[in-house]
Order: sequence, then structure tokens, then C-alpha cells
Amino acid sequence: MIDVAREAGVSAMTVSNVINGRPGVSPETRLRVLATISRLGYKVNHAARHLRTGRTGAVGLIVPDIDRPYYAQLARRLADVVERRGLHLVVERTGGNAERELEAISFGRLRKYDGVIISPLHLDAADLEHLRFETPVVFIGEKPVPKRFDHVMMDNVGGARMATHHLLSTGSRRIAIIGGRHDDHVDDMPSLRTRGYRQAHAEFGVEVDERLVVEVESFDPGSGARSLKHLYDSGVAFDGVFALTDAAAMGVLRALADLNIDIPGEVQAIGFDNDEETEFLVPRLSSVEPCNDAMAERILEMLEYRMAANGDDPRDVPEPATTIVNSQLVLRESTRR
Amino acid sequence: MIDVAREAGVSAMTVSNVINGRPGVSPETRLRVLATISRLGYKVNHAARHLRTGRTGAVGLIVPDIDRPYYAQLARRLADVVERRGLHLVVERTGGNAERELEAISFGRLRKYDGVIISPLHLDAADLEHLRFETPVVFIGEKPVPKRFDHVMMDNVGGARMATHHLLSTGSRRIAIIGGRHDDHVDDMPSLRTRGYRQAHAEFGVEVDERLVVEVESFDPGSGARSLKHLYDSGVAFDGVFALTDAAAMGVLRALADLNIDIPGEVQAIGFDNDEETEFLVPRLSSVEPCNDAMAERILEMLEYRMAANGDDPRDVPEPATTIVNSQLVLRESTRR
DNA sequence: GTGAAAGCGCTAACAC
DNA sequence: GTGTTAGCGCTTTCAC
Repeated sequence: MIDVAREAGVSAMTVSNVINGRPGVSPETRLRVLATISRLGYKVNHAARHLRTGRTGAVGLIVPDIDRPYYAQLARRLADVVERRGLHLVVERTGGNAERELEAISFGRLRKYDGVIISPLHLDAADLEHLRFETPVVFIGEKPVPKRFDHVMMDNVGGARMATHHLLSTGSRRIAIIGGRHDDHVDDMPSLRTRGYRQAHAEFGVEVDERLVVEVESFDPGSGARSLKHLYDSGVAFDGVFALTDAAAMGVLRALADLNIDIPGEVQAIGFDNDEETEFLVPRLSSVEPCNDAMAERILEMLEYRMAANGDDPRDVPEPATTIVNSQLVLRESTRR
Repeated sequence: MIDVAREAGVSAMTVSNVINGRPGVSPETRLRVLATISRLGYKVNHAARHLRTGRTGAVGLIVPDIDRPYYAQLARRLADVVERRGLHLVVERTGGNAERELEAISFGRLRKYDGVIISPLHLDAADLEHLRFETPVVFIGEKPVPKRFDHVMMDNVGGARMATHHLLSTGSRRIAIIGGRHDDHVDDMPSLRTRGYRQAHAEFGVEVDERLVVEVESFDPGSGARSLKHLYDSGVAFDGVFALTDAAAMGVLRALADLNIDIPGEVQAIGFDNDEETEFLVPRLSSVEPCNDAMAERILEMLEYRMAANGDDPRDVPEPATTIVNSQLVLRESTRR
């Protein structure tokens, strides 16, 4: 920058003013400086600017996994919203283990960002209790976080309730839940969705057969397919399947096809997440739409409040809030009407 | 940091040495400093460190889209490899328009990273001709880039040749190519794969009916399904389909199911990319595996060479290289044997 | 409308 | 084994 200043016969300050489009530079000077900048191929050093101003122009999204459609699609939506505000989104993944999650969010790495969106998977409220961030942070996902943080989550219980409700109201009485939990007292995704499943059963006065609650080690298609086959082989009868994610549901559809079971005639099936692909499966999969667009908007709204308030008058710092975004049933061919 | 130094009764330099695990600090001092650090809740400021050392510990991946399974899965693989080397990967997306691609790679934003992997979609060799990066860069993908850059790409032509070859050798003679190009003289993904398709036909002495070459506006399942229906409605007969991506192939399978066409008896189908989901489609989709693991390894190998060489003796800076990673056929239920 | 000085938080190089 | 000095490239402040 001082090179540019010297070449253009002005001070570094003036160059800085030109670059940042600040007023108070005469048109001729501005032009001369701009010409020199492009002639010398000068580029601002973001690290220095960051060191000085504390702003980076970047919003971080920290997720357990980047290749799961759910996170990938959420990332895209957030990127849209972030870019509309003149910032850009960068995504980091933790690989879904507690230690790496802590590392990603604790050791000053957040300072690279003006604001951060974190989706914890293994960290729970106790781990987060001691943490203080100097960067504005919004938590997303179903893991409970301390009340002093902003938190946006989807309505897992409500969505699962609706899905199960639909299967029950269209005649299913023995609904397998793939990925469910026998003990649903921890607030994670499987437990919350299992709770919705149980609520719907309670509303219909139908008893849940615990043998239909199938725990899984992961939520990919492979494990969905294996679980369903295992359930079938164990001889437990079922006439409906609620898979806790669309990825798992994909495996379920595949396994039902292998078993020559008619969908939705013999067994109806429903997923959760409304991934873009579900509409093209055979049969087209009914699912629960988590309204990620609304969620993305809400997340950024909260983050912006905090980012705006950061460093300012502590009086107008917003109260931490928890938002639950409604979900919505999308019915396709894998369920009856 | 000076706060910590003062509190611990040492100099800032010693604190720095402790933080970075450098030798030459006595155990007692080290312990005292560490205690003070945690008592004061001190965190290193990465911006300052970056400003001073020029290293950030981050590798950037810049892709057109983050929610396409192909990029998402590539990102995961790269993240694995990057993390094995003690760095971490951050992903940015450009949204797939030329201006934003340029912005992402040109305006000094790359300085946030020790090395960058770029997958251009709209920028071509001419746009890149003038660019000089001070950050080590490896290009990926099929867009041609100037020779002075490192470039890793998969074997699009070979993979498409193999896929088409298999359909021909199992009896198909009228193979539709979804996403193909009538004019395949530009080096982009569709053109390269179309070239492989034509090569295989030439080897078999089968003439290509240009009506079977179906151009598409995008490579998602929706457009795959629409294209296939449109082809069918137009009355052009076909007994095989090569979809240029698995996403498009997914739509093709869906459309064939809607038309009650038996796969692979009447029409056999094959995709490209070997996305994880393809194994669970109905029927299971045959595809071309681009060997992304090998590609990820190779990309990082090249990037590391450059990162190591950066700033050093110009004699041992490696020559720019272009690597083509082989692809491989994966046969499942959607094709005959 | 423009410039000079100071300093953001860190570390390389060298002195003690 | 530890401290001192200087400076990375920018912007804030205030003087001109």
C-alpha cells in the first residue's frame, strides 16, 4: 500500500480512503490512485485489515458433516441469505466428534468470522456452559444449548407427530420407526422425533410396540436398508415405516423393493427432511419439510442483530432467543391419502 | 498476550513460545504461563499471527455449488486428507456465475488460505490468463486452465467411453445421451463426456443418431426426468440411456418408471459420478466412479509441494503439472451383463 | 482534501 | 532459558 502511495504521490491514508470508497478524496486523486493500484497489481491484505478493524466480511458455518444432503442444502440456503447481505459464507466441518467440535469453536478460530453459525452434534449444554464467545454466534439444531445463546431449531417433535399422525389416520397401526429411541429423554434429533411418534400414537390411543422402535448406528441409506431387513427377518409385523431421515428412508424403500413389498398398499413409508432427491425416488417419498428457507432467514436475522450490536452500547444488545421453525408435511406416492 | 506475560511475570516472547510448543522454556515457566493463560481465558489472535507469519492453517476449497452431491462428497474427501496433514478445510461457493467466481479468487481473498483448490465453472483459460496468485493454487475440474497452473481432473472422456462401451457391448444400439452436446469442441464436462460417447460408438462402428443427443439446461433430477419424457414423446426410439450425471440419471430412472419401461430389459441406463445414493435407487444404478479419493490425494500432494516451496529457493519450485485421474465402471442393476 | 503518528497482536532475529 | 527490538499492512485520530 505504501508502494502505491509513493507511486501516486499521496499518503497511505489517501489510498486507504480510495479503496474503501470513503468521501473526502478529490476525483483527480482518486483516479490517479486507482490507476496506480491496477498498474501495480496491488491487493489489500485482509489479515492486516482484520487485525485493525476486527471485521472479516465472512460468516462461518460449522457443521458436523458437509456431504450429508441436509447440511449441504442448508449451507446453500444460508449462503444465499448471507450473500444478499454483502458478506460471504464459508463452511467448516468438524467430522462429528466432540473434540474436533470444541477445537473448531473454542480456540480463537471463530475470530476469522464476523459471525458464526454452529450446528453441534456431540457437544452438549454442559460442554458449552463455560464457553464465552467474542464473536456473535447462533446455534442451530436440536442439541440443547445454554439459555444465554441464540438458538434456532426446527420443530422435530411436531414434524414427527404429523408424519406419524398421517400414517395412523390412513390405516396403519404397526408403524416401525427407523432410527427411533427406546429412551427418548435426551434432547437430540432421534429422541425428539421419537417423542413426536409417541405423541401421535397417544392421540390415536394406539399402543407402541417397542419392537417396532429400531435404533440405528447411522442415518445413511445403507443402515436404513439393513435395519428394515433385520426387522423383517425378525418376524415382527409392520404396516408402516417412519424413517427419521430421508437418507435412511431411501434405504428403507430399497429394502422394501428387495422384499417385494408393495408401497403404499402393504406398507406405507414416510421420511423426514424433504431432501431434493426424494421427489424422484421410486416410489416418490412422502416426507416432512423442515422449512429450511425460513430457518435460514431467521438464523441470519438473529446473527445480524448480534453482529450489529457487537461492541456497541450494551443496552441495545438483544436478549438471547430460541426460535422453533415450523415444519410441514409433504405427501407423495409412498403414503396413502 | 502482554496481559498474560505481565501476570505470569515473563515477556510476551515466552508466552508465544509456550503457546507454540517451542523448546527453550523451562518446565516451571511453561506451567506458570499455561495456568495464567487459562485463568485469563486468553485466546490467540489468528489475524495477528497470520499478519506476522503469513500462514493461516487453512486450505480453501472454492466450488460453484455446495449442495450438489458431487462437490459435497469431494469436499468431504478433501477435508479428510487436509485434516490428516494438520490443516483444516474451509469451503466457499461461488454460486456458479463468472463474476462471483472472479471475485472469490481475485480480490486478495485467497490470502486467507495457505493453499487453495479451485473448481471453476464459468471462467475459462482466457479469463485466467492474466491472473497471478501469491497463494499456491490447484485447479480441478474439466475447464481448461493455462499451462502454468497445476490442474487435476478426472478422465471424463475415458469414463464416458467405458460407460457407452458397456451399453453397446450388451446389445444396445440406440443410446440416448442425456446432457450431451451436438458440438463437443469446447472442453467442458458435457463435451468431454459426449466425446467419450462418440468414441465408443466409433469403436463399435455404430452411427450416432443426433436426435439421441439431448442437451439439458441443468443436471438435476428434474431436468433429467423432463428430458427423457420429452425424448420419448417425440417418438425417437432408444434402448439405452447414458445420463451425464447421477443426479440426471436419477430423474431418468424416475421417468422410465413413470412410462412403465422395464430396466434393464427394454432400456438399460447408466450414470456418471457414482454418488453414494445410487446404490440404493430402484433399480440400483450402474455408474462411472471418478475415483475421488485418489483425486483428493493427488490434489493435496500437488498443493503441498507448492505450499512447501512457497517463499523458498525458486530452484526447487515444482513444474506445473496436469494430472488426469482414471475412472472406473461400477455395474449394478440398471444395466445388463 | 490530505498527511503524520500511533498501534492493532503477534513473532523472527538477535542479545543477554 | 528469557528479554528486547522491530515490523507485518492496515486504519483511527487528529492536525494541517
